[in-house]
Amino acid sequence: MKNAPDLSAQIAKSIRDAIVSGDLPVDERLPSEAELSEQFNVSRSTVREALKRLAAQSLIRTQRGATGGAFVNRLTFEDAYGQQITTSALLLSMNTVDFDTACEARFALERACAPLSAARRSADHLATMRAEITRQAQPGLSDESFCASDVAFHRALVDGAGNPVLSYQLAGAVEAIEPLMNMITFTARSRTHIVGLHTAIADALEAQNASDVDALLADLATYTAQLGRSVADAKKTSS
Amino acid sequence: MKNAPDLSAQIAKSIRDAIVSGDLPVDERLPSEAELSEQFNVSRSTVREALKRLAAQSLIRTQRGATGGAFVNRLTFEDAYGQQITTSALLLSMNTVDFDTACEARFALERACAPLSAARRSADHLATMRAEITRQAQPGLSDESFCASDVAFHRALVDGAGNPVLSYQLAGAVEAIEPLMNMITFTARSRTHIVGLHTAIADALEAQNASDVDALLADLATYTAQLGRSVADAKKTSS
DNA sequence: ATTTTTCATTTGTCAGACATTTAAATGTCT
DNA sequence: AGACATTTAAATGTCTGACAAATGAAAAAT
Repeated sequence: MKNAPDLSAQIAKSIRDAIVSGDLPVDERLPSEAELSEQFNVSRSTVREALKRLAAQSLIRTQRGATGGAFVNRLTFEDAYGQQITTSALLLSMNTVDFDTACEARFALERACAPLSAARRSADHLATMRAEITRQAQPGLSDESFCASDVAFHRALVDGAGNPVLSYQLAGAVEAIEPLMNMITFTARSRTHIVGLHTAIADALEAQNASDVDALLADLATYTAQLGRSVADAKKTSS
Repeated sequence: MKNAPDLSAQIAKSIRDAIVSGDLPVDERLPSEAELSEQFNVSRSTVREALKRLAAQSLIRTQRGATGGAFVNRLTFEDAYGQQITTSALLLSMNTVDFDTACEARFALERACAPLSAARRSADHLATMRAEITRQAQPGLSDESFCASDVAFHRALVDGAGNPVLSYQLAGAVEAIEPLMNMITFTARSRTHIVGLHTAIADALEAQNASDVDALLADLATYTAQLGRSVADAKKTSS
């Protein structure tokens, strides 16, 4: 078994290691493509393929022109957030993950934020949640919009913890798992019931009552799991 | 302000969208580079750069030879796990994240797993944890090895929940934040104290006592946060 | 001193060639 | 007919050389 990765992959790894190890600091300019091709003894195309790999991971950015080149990119929370959502969504769509597993993970993670959010949520977060609840109660709302609003509500809850690392780590749970679950359960769910729980959650957060928030999230988890089961049963009997 | 992305980026996005939307199912073979360059009306090099971008995200794999080509790759939990760790590590190293924030996020997430792990941990997980504890108690162990063993211990705890989605979501917390914290605190920490807590955690998991596990993790969080503060203070006074 | 022009540098794109890998097709021998 | 060796076609991997386009800095003109 030969395991010789492409030259472009090797070069990408070499540069990536230099970035990860801090050898190449943020905003440092990499040698030009011509110089890199000399250093690595490969053609410019091969270097370019390596650089594109790094660009795809937001590790570098490139600029044209005289003083241009490839620069080490500061990975922002926003960049990482987006990547996480894409990856999580793909992971769920490409692998057979049963509803219960996804549901369990999502609520376990969200409940981890609850005490922090109860302690620290700002007026801004509360306002966002109230606004989304109002939207969710509107009768004409499409399923897509309801789902988007649902995500925004839970995102506000998570962000309320005021911990960007936590918000980042939960990106997949809130913005990938949540829509997946919405897609499965939207036929069976009661918007009224969900809005009721959301309202109670917002109230408890406003009162900074962590244990109530936790209990209400547990209720929401139970309800969602029930919905999943009922949809699965309905599918089974019909087939 | 013009915002015209490179052709290779556009083409990568186009193909990526087709994959994410399910238009290109897993293991589907993409058209050959020659065909793609005709379809998109660009040169082969440009197509190749686009494909390398996708390969960097593990969205496709390529195979040489007669029946070769680019195939839609099934994103495995393992792939995603690795990506998450790299991204998390970079995010932390490139942004000013204070110790408390990272510590808080890590333990909030790990404590979310505790009840599930207490309920479901297998004998295998317990054995792994015991083995790592034994290693951690050995006197000659290097700091790097102690850290690696620490990560392995916590990973076993998380995996004990038996929820692959949860394990994936926690990859960054365990394998990126944890080493970061070890790197900061290794001068001040008491291995004996940590081994004691680990032992107690393993005991509680074996007894399936979820609330004890939670309390012990809270202790560990407190101790770690204390270490962080004392190291920060020491640095301040010496400078 | 300010504006304009020129220019060198660097990335982006293209075209064509050859090397390498791989599996299928073909040929050959038993 | 079956087993083995050889050829071949298709595909990716790599290289070379060229030109286009952007861009900042230096040079020139005003």
